[in-house]
Amino acid sequence: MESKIRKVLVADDEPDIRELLQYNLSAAGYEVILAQDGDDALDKAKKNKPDLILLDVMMPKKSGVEVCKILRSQTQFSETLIVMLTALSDDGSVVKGLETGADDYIGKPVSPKVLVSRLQALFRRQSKSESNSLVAGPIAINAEQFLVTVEGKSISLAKKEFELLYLLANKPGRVFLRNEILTQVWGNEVIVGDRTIDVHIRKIRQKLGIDCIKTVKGVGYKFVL
Amino acid sequence: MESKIRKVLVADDEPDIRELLQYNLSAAGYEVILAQDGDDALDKAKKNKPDLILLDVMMPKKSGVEVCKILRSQTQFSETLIVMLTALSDDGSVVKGLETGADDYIGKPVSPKVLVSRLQALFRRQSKSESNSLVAGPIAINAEQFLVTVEGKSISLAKKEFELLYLLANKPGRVFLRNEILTQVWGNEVIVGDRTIDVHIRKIRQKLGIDCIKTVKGVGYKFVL
DNA sequence: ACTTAATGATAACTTAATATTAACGCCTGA
DNA sequence: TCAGGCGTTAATATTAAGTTATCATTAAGT
Repeated sequence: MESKIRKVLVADDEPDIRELLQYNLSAAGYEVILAQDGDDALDKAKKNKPDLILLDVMMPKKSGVEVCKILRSQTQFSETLIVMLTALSDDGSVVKGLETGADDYIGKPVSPKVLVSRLQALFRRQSKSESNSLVAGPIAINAEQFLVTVEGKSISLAKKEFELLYLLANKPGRVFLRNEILTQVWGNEVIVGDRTIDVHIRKIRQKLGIDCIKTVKGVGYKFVL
Repeated sequence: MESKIRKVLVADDEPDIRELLQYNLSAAGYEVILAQDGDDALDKAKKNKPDLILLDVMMPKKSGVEVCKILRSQTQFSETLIVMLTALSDDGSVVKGLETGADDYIGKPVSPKVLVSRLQALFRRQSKSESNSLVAGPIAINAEQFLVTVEGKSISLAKKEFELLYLLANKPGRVFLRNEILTQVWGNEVIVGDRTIDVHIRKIRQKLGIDCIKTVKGVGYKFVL
């Protein structure tokens, strides 16, 4: 099930790198547009409306940072993914990368393989960003912040508790067999007793203070409101 | 143990919309306060001191425009972000909204996704306008000078310490996996042990003297106040 | 209502993860 | 070159998460 082809704009002043990236991104199934300096990047961004923009920090005309700022100030590009490429030798690469409002920044050198997988992760995150944080009644679950709020109040769950709740809440009403829960949360190899699940369920119920996990006796549990 | 989450006050007279917004903003990690009319909004703004106020234009008691004017006339709210929600049918509402000193206005209906990203953009812009120095409570981080001050006192951090703190502090509340931290601060190729992160975290905590980095066991670390 | 199987609750226990401390090299600036 | 800060690691302590044992309670079938 292939979705539409993603367009990636690559802005770097070094021809070698442009070529390298173009080759690898094309091979990974992206449509690639190239730009060789900051102004060129801005220009081609407007024309082609790419899904993601890879910006080298050090470029003629306008630096990647400047380009990023300009793009971000426009509503048109407020949703577009922007990734900065920074040389690690630069002092404070973290600082530079974060200041711009980019969605991610990657230190050079980077193997094409790593780069592609980082981009894929970003696209994945973006498409999930709606379901990444899910809402059911007074309960909101934010996976990014590892945070659950009930009626506005934030509640801290332990890792397993969170994973369990997240599993159930993702498909409200659906009953999860104990076996399913075990393989999903604990994995195939781990063997734990049945009571372990109960205890975690209990802790979740306790912490949330809301009766949202229903027991289906002899079968499993389900999330309902 | 209260974490520093951005508070958003939502003022709208339609229960359905209040509910919709509450759910989606909660899911995005905001703490949400609800108000159902103009007076209620003013009241709750004073009590809760939200970071951002979402005002429907058409409300009983006092209109969003009136509320906005009143808020803006008080020093307490001079810095607070105010966003007007206007029905597109209202002619000239855009003009009115902006005239009153709102930071942004959004036409209804709006998809929750778009709304959230608009708010995020506003917060981003706000924190940037304070130059590239980042302020969170008693902690101020100046990336330009590699300088951190706590309650006015300047503290000297080593480079790695600084980068690590800066990374976390830039997205308050967001959990950073140990892997993320490694690639962001140390780069793609470098391999260092897990304990290294711990030690740096410890040094930061020690030097700052404030408990602002919370560990999420089995997951990573996050910056909160 | 009785019996039984399944789950709830609690506390004791085990394990995994992180905190802490100190030590070791490395580089840098006096 | 030598002192001292920095980054890393190793070793150990501490803490929180996760698990299990036990007993109480509940629900379904008879």
